[in-house]
Amino acid sequence: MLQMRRTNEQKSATRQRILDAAARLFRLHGIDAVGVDAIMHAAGLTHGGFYGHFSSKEALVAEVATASLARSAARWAKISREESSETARQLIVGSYLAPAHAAAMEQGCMLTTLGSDMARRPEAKSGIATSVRVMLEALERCLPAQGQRQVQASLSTMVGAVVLARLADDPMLAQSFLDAARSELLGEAASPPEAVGHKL
Amino acid sequence: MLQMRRTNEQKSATRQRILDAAARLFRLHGIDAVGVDAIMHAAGLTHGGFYGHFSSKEALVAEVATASLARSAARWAKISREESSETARQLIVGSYLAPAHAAAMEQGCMLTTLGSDMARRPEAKSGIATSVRVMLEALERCLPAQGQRQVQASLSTMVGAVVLARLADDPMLAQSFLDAARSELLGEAASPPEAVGHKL
DNA sequence: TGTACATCAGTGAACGCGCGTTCACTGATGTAC
DNA sequence: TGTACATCAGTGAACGCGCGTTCACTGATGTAC
Repeated sequence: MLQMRRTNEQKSATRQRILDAAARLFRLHGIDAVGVDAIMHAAGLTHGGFYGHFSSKEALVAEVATASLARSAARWAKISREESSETARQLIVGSYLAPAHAAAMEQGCMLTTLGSDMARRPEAKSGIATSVRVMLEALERCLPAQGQRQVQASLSTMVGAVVLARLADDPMLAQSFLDAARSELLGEAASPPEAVGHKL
Repeated sequence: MLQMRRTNEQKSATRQRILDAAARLFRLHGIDAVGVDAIMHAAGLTHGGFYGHFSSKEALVAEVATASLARSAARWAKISREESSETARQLIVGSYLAPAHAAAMEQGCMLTTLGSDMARRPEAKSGIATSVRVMLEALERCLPAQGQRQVQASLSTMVGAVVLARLADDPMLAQSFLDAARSELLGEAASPPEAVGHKL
């Protein structure tokens, strides 16, 4: 019975591997373009075992969306509470608008990598909205003298800038969307020479 | 030979019907979720005829993305040239941030309905970027005292606000993203009682 | 400690289905005389 | 004007394929005695 717990822990570790693989592949190729088979293979398993962990692909999608964005939101909340507002601003806004974030679609914020997709999946929306509210609170804590309304506009700018940067065919145009948003939100002229690495 | 032209016109009208049906269905359900069969049926045809008009589904996708956004861009350009900057601002920014636009996904701006999808389809990106540039020029003409950089941030805000409004589970949260962006860009407090209908 | 049994996470063959694409055809329309 | 023929947009059956899902199974691990 005590050993059973170790087995359960192993199973939930496997489950987490599936979730991580799915989060990565969905962002990289789009949800519909990634099959259960590909996800399980990326997690080092065979496809049949999938239904021991999730009731359907759609259930996985909802959980990936919720969990993945919740992790970002928790990170923002932590930073905004523990760091000075200037440092927090740099870590949150700065890394969101860093070229590294726009480039690394496979680990980019779900609002930008799957935003338009998720709008069509009602089962994922409540989880997403909860995290969005947490992200707004975090931003409100670290953006100087901004009310709720301005903070919402700021998050919109961040999301839109990353989406537009990824749509640009020309790297200069992509960069200029990020720079424009950064200068609007942080008052900086351009991205720093060494951009802060983006974590989720 | 002269009558042939009438036939050709009919064929290109059919082609346009296919493009329109695809543009609508892709936005509504996502590209991968809509089959050639469904598109042709929506255009009043059977699936086999598709390949008389397009070489592949992927070719259709690229053309839909390009043509659909080009139409929006042309409309913005026209408005920004023919109307006073205040009227143009209302027509472009105001209707983009109107609840009707967020609600009508099937005819919403492609940057918001298929933005994250299109980032994964390199063949569509150059057409999209061209239209984005035209849209930036139109915005620069009608937003007061904004340089290129601020205009890019403004377009980012518009795109992000519509994406976030569609992701919200609560209509109040959705509305507040639109209002926040509107007040940021137009200096208005809230959406007017009768929102201007959004055209593409 | 050693042996027989139970559990259950993961395997892999199989299913029905809808996809993108092909192709032989049909039948309305336009041309030739 | 009337008839025979050519064109070609659109039809619909058929294809191979990969999808999501099911299920009988295996074999490693944990339990009972």
